[in-house]
Order: sequence, then C-alpha cells, then structure tokens
Amino acid sequence: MQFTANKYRTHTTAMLCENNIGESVRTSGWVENIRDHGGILFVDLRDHYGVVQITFQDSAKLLDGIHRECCVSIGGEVIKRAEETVNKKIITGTIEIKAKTLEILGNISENLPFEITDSKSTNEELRLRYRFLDLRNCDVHKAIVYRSEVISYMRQIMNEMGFLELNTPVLSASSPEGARDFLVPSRRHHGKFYALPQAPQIFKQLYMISGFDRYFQIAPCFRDEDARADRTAGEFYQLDMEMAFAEQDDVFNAGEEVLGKTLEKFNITANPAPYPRLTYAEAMLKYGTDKPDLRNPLFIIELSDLFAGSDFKPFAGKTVRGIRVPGMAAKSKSFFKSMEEFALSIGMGGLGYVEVQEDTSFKGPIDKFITDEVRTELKTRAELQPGDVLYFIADTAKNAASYSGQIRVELGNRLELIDSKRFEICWIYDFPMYEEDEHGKPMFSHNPFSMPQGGLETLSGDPFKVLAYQYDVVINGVELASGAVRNHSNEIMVKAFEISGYTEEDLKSRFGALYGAFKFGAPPHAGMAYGVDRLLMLMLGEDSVREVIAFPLNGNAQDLLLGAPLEVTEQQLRDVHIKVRERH
RNA sequence: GGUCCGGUAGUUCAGUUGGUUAGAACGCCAGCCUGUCACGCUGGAGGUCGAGGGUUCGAGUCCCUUCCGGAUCGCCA
Repeated sequence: MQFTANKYRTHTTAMLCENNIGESVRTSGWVENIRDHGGILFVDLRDHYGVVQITFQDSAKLLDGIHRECCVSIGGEVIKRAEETVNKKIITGTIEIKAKTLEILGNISENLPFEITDSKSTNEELRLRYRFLDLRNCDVHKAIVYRSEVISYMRQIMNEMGFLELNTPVLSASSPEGARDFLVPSRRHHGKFYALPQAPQIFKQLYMISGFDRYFQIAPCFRDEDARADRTAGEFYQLDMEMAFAEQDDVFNAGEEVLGKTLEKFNITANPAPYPRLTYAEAMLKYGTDKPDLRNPLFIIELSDLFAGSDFKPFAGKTVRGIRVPGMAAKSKSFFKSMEEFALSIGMGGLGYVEVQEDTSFKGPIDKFITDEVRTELKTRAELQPGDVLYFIADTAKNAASYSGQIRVELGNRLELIDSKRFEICWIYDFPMYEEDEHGKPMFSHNPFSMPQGGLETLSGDPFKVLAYQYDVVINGVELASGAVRNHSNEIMVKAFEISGYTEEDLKSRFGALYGAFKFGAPPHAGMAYGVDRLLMLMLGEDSVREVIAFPLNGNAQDLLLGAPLEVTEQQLRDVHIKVRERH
C-alpha cells in the first residue's frame, strides 16, 4: 500500500518538495527544535522520514505551551525559501511550511532527560530507560531502519539461493553441554521445564532428516551468559542455515554468496569472495588467535628452534615467537617502553626486541644473548631490513601464542596499521574436535554435532589430533559465523561422545531426538550461522551490538523499560509449582 | 565470582597540595529579538559531590565499608 493522506497528514515530512509550493498541506511529527526570533519562530518538525522547517509569524500563539518533542500535527502552506535561507543539510531545505493550524497529539512533552540530538553521548543506562526517546535520535533511528533493510535483503538472497525460511520452536528442551539455558517452568507438568533455544541446532538438523533440502531462519537465540560489548545479554539473532547432501565447500559457497552480496548491496568495502581460508593451526601460529584481524599486516613467526639451547634463560627451552615490525626503529624510546608496560600488564614477564641498524647489525637489550649464527638465521627467517624491529615473545606453548597475538594487535593499533574503513574476511577451518579439560581429558572443543575428519578410523587414534569439519567466518577480528559439517552417523557419534566421556546411554538421553532420528536415514548435511547483530555492528562501524538492537537488555541482563526480570505473584508461582528460596 | 576504571546540576564534564559561598557548557525558566536552522543577547532557578563510617580545626578531594555503572577475565557447545 502506498502512502495515503488521512486526517493527520497529507504528506510525510520528506515527501514535501518544491512541487508542493503554494499547496495547503498537513504533516505530523515531533517538535525537534523551536527557534524564537521574536516576530518569527522556526520549528523543526521531525518524523520517521525526515525533517521540515515550519514558520510561525501571525500564528505564533499556536506555539504557546509547546515544548520540544511534543507530538503535533501542523497544517499550512508550502513556501519556497529565499535563495540565501536554503538549508542544504536537510532534503526539504529548499521549502518550508507557513503554519496556519497546530494540533497537539498526545500529551505535552515533559522536560527531556537528555538531548535527543546528542543522545549517543549520554550514559547507556539512561538511554535504555528512555529508549523510546533515544530511538528518536536520527542516527539511532537509522541504525534500526538499516537493520531491517539488511535483514530483508539477506532473506531475499537466501530465497534466491533456494533456501526455505522455516521456523523452529522457542519453547523446547534444554540442550546440555552448551551455555546456561533460560528455563521456562511448566504448569501442566509438575517440576519440569522448557528451555529457550541456544540455537535452532537440533531442529534444523531434524528438518534435514525430514527431507527439506535447504533451510534458513533469522533465528532468535537465548543464552544465559554475561554480556560483552560484542555480545548481548540474553538474546541475539542468527542468520541460521543448513543444507542437505552438502559438503564443507557447499556451505562456504553459500555463506560467501549471502555475505558478499549483502556487503556489496550496502556499499561496504571488503575483500571479494572467495575469502582466504586459514586452518586453525595456521591462524594460531601466524596470528596467535582463531579470530585474526587481517587488516593488521603484522604476523608472527616461529623461532623456538633457534633458542632451544640459548644461554638466555627467558628463551631457553621455551616457545619463542617473533613479530617483525618494518621501519619501527625510528620510534621514540617511550614507545618501546610503553609496549613493554603493555606486555607486563597482560601478564608477560617482559618483551625483548632488537632494532636492525643500517649495517644490519642488531641493537637492543637482548642482542648480547644472540649468537652470530642465530642472528643470520633471524635475518633470513624474518626478512629483516635496516630500520626494522623484531619483537620476541617467549613463554609456554599456549601462552606464547596468546601473548604474541595480543602484542600483534597492540602494535597494529598503536602504529595505526589498521584501515578501519575496510573489511577483511576470512574462513578459519579444521578446528580441533577435542581440547583438554582441567584434568587433561578430552572434551568437545566446539560443537559435539560436528563430523570428525577421518571418521571412525581417526577417532581410534590420539583424540587431540582429530580435526572437525568445523569452521568460522572472521571479519576484522570478530567471529561472525560458525558452522560445521554435521555428524549424521550414530556409530561415529557414539564413538565421538565416548571419547568425551559420555556413554551411549548418555547420548541417547541427552541427544535422543537426533540419535533416534538418525536411525531412520539422515542425509549428510552441513550448515552455518551468521551473527546478525555482530554483522550489523560491523557494517555500521559501531563498537557495541546494543547500538543495532532496538530494545536491548543492559549489561546486567535487565530490561530497563519494562523492569524485567521482575517478581511474579504467588499465584503465578503456584501455577508453575515453584517456590523461591530466600537469599542467603 | 576476580581485576581495572568510573559515580559532582536535567545532560556531558572540570574541580590543583585537603582550605572562603563547588564551577563550565548544553538544557530548563523569564525577558528582548522578523530569517534562523548548534540562532543570538540579558537575567534566573537548579547540587545530600552515589550511600554509610573514619582521619582532620577543616573532606568532592585521604582511608575503610557498601551500592550502582562500564570494560575485561571466568563464561559464551
């Protein structure tokens, strides 16, 4: 349905233009600002679509008692603005409305808790308590419109690729082994609970077993874990997809198509598909993380073997990694010192480095511990040039990777090596199936539903060498998507769970739905899910996912508008057979 | 649950070594102003310095406790 005039408006603000000059019109919105010049007053009237200036001369008394942010309907005549009074900042800037009537809709607005035009600089708690005012801010408002447009476009692409949008239950069963569940007590079944889905995982797999070939959903997911800047408390949305009779590459292709087209459509500069593919092992060595920011040109090199027998105790027998920073020798002493302070602050014992001089000799605190032989090898391996700096990170294998990664990120930030306007996208794949728990025993490192590479044969070997068909999409250091080729064989699944310490009975009781369904013939299937909120955060250049969610919970998982979570009545508790314990 | 940072006017913030009546900008209220669009000018109101305790002649400032917020670690298959 196109826009139709009604008693509130003949035009939205943004529809008004020079074609309407001389027409009698009516438009409605919020009073963004009033500028009182004595004999003439200017009102900026804002609606969803834009802003238009209204002038009040003879009609000035219409504004008696009107405050900013009142919701009003204004009738008047469209006037062409004089050349020198045109406002190029707004699309209606060549015209204005000479007001004849004004009707207050709703209540007179109270004094505002913060400035609407500058609401983003207000503390978040206040913004969320008055989110309906915050959302009137042009930029905040646009982010939500943008969200709608991006999601709508992704739906279109998914449909074009032959994926069906299929819903999955929200009231369902707890799936153990993951995050904490949000529980919903049952009235009909004493002492039993539904759980909100952490992801539609089981159901999308059941869709595949049911013969649906390609599924997707903009799916709400619920996890009762603490929030972070890139992770909301409580709930978030995924573009979730699954494909039957599919291999890893099929998912990569589909995932690249929907992401690539979406970024292109919204004019985001990104490396084009196919995206570089890094194995987990490569990423951990080269970037010290499984979610590397590839805009940062620095990378980590392995040097442990050169220092295995070194006299320098901090290096001897340790995992030693290096980061070459081209042309950094010119930096001031205080820069090097502040990098060392950063190293100490993240728990490192110190941060050694050498500068490469014009004659290619080394200079620096630890040069005296380096033998000539090692020095020559370092020059070759790190491709050192005069003016370069080579940082050393030495620690246990696990710490060295993590510390190197953090030093790399910090150097990238401090040296401003990162182009914030660009997207660098990559796949990380071949994740390990298992990692050590606190007792050194194998536990699923990511997704217990993933297919182990090599099947049963590999599973009978060293579990820590087993790789999974498991992959992530990473953009600019943010984990944007995760997926896997699923395990669709009960035989392999039993073995995979057995390694992680579960019996077949455990598997049947905890994942009985899948186990039972697999018995009737499951297609090989694979899928992935993009974090919609995170993607929008990146596309809009925001630092927090809460900026792209209309009504987010705060960091403490509270809804400051409605007050949730709230106490409920005794009767409600009795209905669901719950007694709340006293706090202790 | 741990660590770090913060809490001063409606909002965003400043406040020196502990020292007179705690300031600024924006907002609000009143007055003036016919072309502004961050309008301008004049004046005014507005504060339990998160709360409690302590040290001191004297605390926004130092100490202790506590509450709240943010970042982060744990956690997030």
